[in-house]
Amino acid sequence: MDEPTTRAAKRAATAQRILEAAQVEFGERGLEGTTVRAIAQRAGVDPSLVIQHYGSKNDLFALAARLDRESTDDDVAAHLFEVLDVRLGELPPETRALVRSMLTAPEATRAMKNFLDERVVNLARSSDDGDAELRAALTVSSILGLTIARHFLELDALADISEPQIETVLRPWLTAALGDDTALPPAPDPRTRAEP
Amino acid sequence: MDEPTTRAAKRAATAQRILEAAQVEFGERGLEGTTVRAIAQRAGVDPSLVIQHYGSKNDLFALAARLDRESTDDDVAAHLFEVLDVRLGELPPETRALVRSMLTAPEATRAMKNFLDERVVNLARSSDDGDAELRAALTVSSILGLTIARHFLELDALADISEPQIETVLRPWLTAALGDDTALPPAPDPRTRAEP
DNA sequence: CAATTGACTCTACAACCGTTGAGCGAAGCT
DNA sequence: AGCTTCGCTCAACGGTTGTAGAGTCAATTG
Repeated sequence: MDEPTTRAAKRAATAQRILEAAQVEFGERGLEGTTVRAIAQRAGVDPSLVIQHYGSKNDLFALAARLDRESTDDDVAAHLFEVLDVRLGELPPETRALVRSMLTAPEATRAMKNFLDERVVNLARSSDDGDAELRAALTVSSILGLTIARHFLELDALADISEPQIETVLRPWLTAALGDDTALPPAPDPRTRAEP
Repeated sequence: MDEPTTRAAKRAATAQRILEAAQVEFGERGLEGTTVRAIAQRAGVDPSLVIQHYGSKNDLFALAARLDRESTDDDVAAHLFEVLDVRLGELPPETRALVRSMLTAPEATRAMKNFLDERVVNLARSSDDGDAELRAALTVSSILGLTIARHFLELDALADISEPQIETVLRPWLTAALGDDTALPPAPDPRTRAEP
C-alpha cells in the first residue's frame, strides 16, 4: 500500500491496477462482455489510458488471462494437487478470466485446449495402460467440469464442500479414474499457496 | 422439402428457418458474439424480419437455447442415458447454443444451473447415502466437463472415442461415482434417438 | 528557475450494433 | 376485377464500442 514516488514507479503501479481491474472484469463478464470503459472505471482511469498501456483490448486480455502459459513439465502429482487445492478456495483471477471466455473467445478456447491437452499427456504417461490417455482425459475434464459447476454455475450441491468430504468422496473417486497404480498427492495443506 | 403454398405456412417456414439459423450462430459464437444480421444472412432474410418474428435478439435466444426447459421428472436412469447417448454423436443445436453461452450470458447461466441442480437431486434421491448429493453433483459436473472438453474444446484424447471404450472405461467409472446400489442403464442403443 | 519530458485526460471519430417505421408487391378475399 | 391483408425489404436512427490524436499539468532535468 506504499505510494509510489518516482514517475516510472507510479506508471507501473497504474499499469498494474489496470491489469487487475481487467482480470476482474474479464473474469466476470468475459472478453466480449467487458468494455474498455468498464476496466478504466474500475481502475479509476481514462479509457484511452488502458489502450496506451496495453495496445488493444485483445492484447490486454491475452495478458490478463495468461494466454501464453508456459508448458510446465513438472510431475503429474503437483499439477493435480495444485488444481485440487485451488478449487477449495477462490480461483485466481487470471484463471477466472480464461475459463469465463473459454467458450466464446477463440483465443481463449485455443489456450485452454492446449493447456488441458498437455495435462492429459502428462497424466497419461505415468501409466502404461492402453486406455491411459482416455482415463487421463476423463480426469482432467472432470476437474474442469467441477470447477465450472462450482465457481461459475454455483451448483447448490457444491456450494460448500468441506475438506473431509473432499477426502472421503472426491479423492478416492479421482484415484479410481486414474487407476490404482497412479498415486495422487497427499492431503492438501491449506497454508501453502502457489504464487504467480 | 415441400414448398409451402398458403401464406401462413410460408411465414411459419421462414420463422423456422430463422430459428434454426439462430441456433447455429448462437451455438458457434454465443449470445453476444452473434449478430442479428448474421442470423438473417444465414436464413437468407432481412435483419429486421428476425426482430419482427421474435421480438428481440434475447427473446430469440431464449427460444433457440430452450431457456425454459420443463423439469422432466422421469427416472434417473433415462436422464443419464440420454446424456451419454447424445454425447457420442453431435450435440443438438439448442444444447450447443445453451452450453456455448453458459459462461457469459446470465440467462444461460441461470438456465444451466437450474437444469443441473434438478438433475443432481434426481440422481441423489435414489440413494440414501449421506454424501449422495455430492456424489450426484460430481457425476453431473463430470458429464458437463466431458461434453465441453469433447464438443467445444475438442481435446485430442477425446476426439474419437469408440463405443467399446465407452463401455470399458467411462461407464464403470460413472457407476463407481454413483455408488454400487445405483444402476446405470444398459448399453445405449444407437437406433433410438430422442426427438424434441 | 526555466525547459522538457511524459503520465494522464479530453474530445472525437468511424464502425457496428439492435431495433423501428415506412413502403412495396404479391397473395387472399368478396 | 378491385380492395385488402400482410410477409418482407429498405433506409435510417440512436446508442455503444474500440481506438487515435491533441492537449494539460505536474514531475524531472539542466
